[in-house]
Amino acid sequence: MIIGKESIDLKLVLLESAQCFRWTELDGRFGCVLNGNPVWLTQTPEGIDAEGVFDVAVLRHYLDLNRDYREIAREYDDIPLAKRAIEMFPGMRVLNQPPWETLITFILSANNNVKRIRSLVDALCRRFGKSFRCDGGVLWSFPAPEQLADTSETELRGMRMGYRAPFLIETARRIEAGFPLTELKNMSYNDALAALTTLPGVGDKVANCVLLFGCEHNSAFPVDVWVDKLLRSWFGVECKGRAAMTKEARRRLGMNGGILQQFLFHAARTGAIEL
DNA sequence: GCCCAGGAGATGT
DNA sequence: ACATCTCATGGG
Repeated sequence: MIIGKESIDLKLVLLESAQCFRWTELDGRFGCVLNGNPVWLTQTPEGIDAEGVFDVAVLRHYLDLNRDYREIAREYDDIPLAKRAIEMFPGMRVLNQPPWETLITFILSANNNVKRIRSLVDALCRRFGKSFRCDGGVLWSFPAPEQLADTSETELRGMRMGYRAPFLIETARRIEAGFPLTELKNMSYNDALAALTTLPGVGDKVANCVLLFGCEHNSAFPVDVWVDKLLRSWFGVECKGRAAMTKEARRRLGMNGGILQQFLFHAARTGAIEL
């Protein structure tokens, strides 16, 4: 059924935008297991078509279809570079992912490239997730905290997780021990950031990614190598460390700075804008 | 071989 | 508080 006619480029957002590393493409359809249910999405002239088991409201929220991105662009009328970046990718959306998946996948993202992050996430799901067969394709759910908490560093290193292996296990154990993952979205940005950065493998950058992509903190502003270069060359920001860059970018770019950040990141990473 | 990728943690000053 | 090193891995 059609779940929306809003502007969204599924391939761009689900496969190429580097905010989510879980979706697979199979002859024009995009599949993933969300909330334990397999879903296939297709881009059609009538809108976004969804098949499988899903709740329309939940799916629309996941895809961030309820947000007016033209309104966000308008907030940056006085910052032409920002406005231009948003208007450059009309199909881009900032997903609202489950915090647990966002946390683990971005721990894996540290000092890593998108292709390999996707491959590592896929390996985790195939090893620890549940399989769903539908229409010739097989989809895998994301492992539960308990499953990562109970595995061994040796096994994860054998799956090429490298030095991030102990981070995954220890963080999973912290979640099992009661870390308030689902409360982060109700906490202040500063409190949520402070809580997240107590987790092993979670520094300032990864924490901002979790807050932005998994906790609806739209002011969270991850600064990676690309955004760092872009902030310096476009905006003339002169800060020493990445945490200081985040603080300055948040001060300048406001409550929806994180949404903007996704557009800036994509523009920089794909070379759409010269740095 | 070297450098890089949506960095973080440990150590030294 | 800040700079520097090391940590796996695969691709260019």
